[in-house]
Amino acid sequence: MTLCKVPQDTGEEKGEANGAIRERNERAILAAAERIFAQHGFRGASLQAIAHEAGLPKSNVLYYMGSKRGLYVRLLERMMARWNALLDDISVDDDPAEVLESFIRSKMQLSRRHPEGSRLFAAEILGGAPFLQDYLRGELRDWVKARARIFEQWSARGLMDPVDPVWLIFLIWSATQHYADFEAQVLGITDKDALTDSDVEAITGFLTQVILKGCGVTPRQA
Amino acid sequence: MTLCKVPQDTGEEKGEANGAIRERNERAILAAAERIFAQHGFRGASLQAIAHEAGLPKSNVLYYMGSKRGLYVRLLERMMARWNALLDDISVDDDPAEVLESFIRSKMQLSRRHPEGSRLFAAEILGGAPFLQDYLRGELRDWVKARARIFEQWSARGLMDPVDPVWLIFLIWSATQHYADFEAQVLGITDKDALTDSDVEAITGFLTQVILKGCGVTPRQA
DNA sequence: AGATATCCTGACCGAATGGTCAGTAACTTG
DNA sequence: CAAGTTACTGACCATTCGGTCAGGATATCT
Repeated sequence: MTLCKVPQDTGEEKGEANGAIRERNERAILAAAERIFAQHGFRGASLQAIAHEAGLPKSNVLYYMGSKRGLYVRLLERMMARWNALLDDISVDDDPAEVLESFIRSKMQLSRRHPEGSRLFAAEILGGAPFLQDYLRGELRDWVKARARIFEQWSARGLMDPVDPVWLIFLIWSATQHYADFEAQVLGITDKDALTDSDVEAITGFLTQVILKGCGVTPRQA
Repeated sequence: MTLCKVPQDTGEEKGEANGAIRERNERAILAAAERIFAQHGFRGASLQAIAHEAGLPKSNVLYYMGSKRGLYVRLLERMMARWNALLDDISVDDDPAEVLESFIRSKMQLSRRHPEGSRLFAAEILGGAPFLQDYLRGELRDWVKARARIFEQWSARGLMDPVDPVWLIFLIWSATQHYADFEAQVLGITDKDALTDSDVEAITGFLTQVILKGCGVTPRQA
């Protein structure tokens, strides 16, 4: 198994060596749009608000991005790319504890590193995933199926309890994503201004401990 | 401990015995608005769309609800009331397994019975909870604190592992809410049109099993 | 039946929406 | 420096937004 690498986000989206100005402005627009779309969803976000957030006139946003729709799908694609970057292959011979822990940890890091992107994705799904149907029913479904098969084999080998692998994946997704998507709730209840790195580390440890034990996976080396 | 009762939703919001027409139309509008707000968030939803969904002219919606804002907060309040209805008191002397299972089960039922309300709430939190700050930092925080204290005492008595009680509550919330909020993702990946009652029952059992075991809670009678 | 309160809605309002475009400014390269 | 590309933007457009209102339709009650 190749360890999940959460790549340092260099920001280099695509080559496009030319156009330093274009690069800088596009980056500003994308960052601003991610925040606004995450906060208000596709329909609720306005180009005016995005432009203001980016510190540019509205016309300039359209000059670079063409249309609201185009900007939105570009953001979704960027987030899916980040996601795909940590979807590594695993095999039946890997250690379940190691795989599950690295799964939880990398997913947690992704949500933490890109909270707005995470919320953008959540808003898209909440609204019925109008732009992501194909991705869900295609790539992502296949990936889940492949993982599920391996979990089942682990169960058969007695390396973990015979739990439904798909629901286990959903459990991990929901638990990790929660801290980005419901950040306002988490902060409001815990009375904090932000989650610190050590908070996140503690939560990751908690989730790893509970989920592994809950599935009957013996930590480290079977 | 009083078992969590998920009340049959009779729909009787408040008395208002008079005005049968008003009652009927308000109900239709609230149901329609819940769908639209859940799908598009507060800003993204339009009164036109809500009116169309309810089969009424836009003016009629405003006649009954006064304003978009008022309609929205009324829906939020209705959802919080449903939520509060299953926030029962527990004591240190209750059986942890029983409490946790009933907690998971009733939360799951709430999300299933009111998926649009659940998504409406999720969208509100996603957008930074502009209308629910007070609720989160008040009532809900107190409720979480009270529960957390009891979980800690259980841990001290050796009835469960010494896990952080607040993160345990968040884990249960996220895992149960996921099936309503991310329904589009769940259905897309599992290739289903809808989750059946037996699906939900199986998921509830799965979550109960994993979470209880993961926290070192021995099922049924310590 | 008549009076009264409730119900209903098309027309309208100013503001904001996503998007176009013509024209200008600023770089880059020969 | 001149030509050419890229960057920029204010003015404008049709449409939709939340909300108002006058006035008619309908129900309810004595």
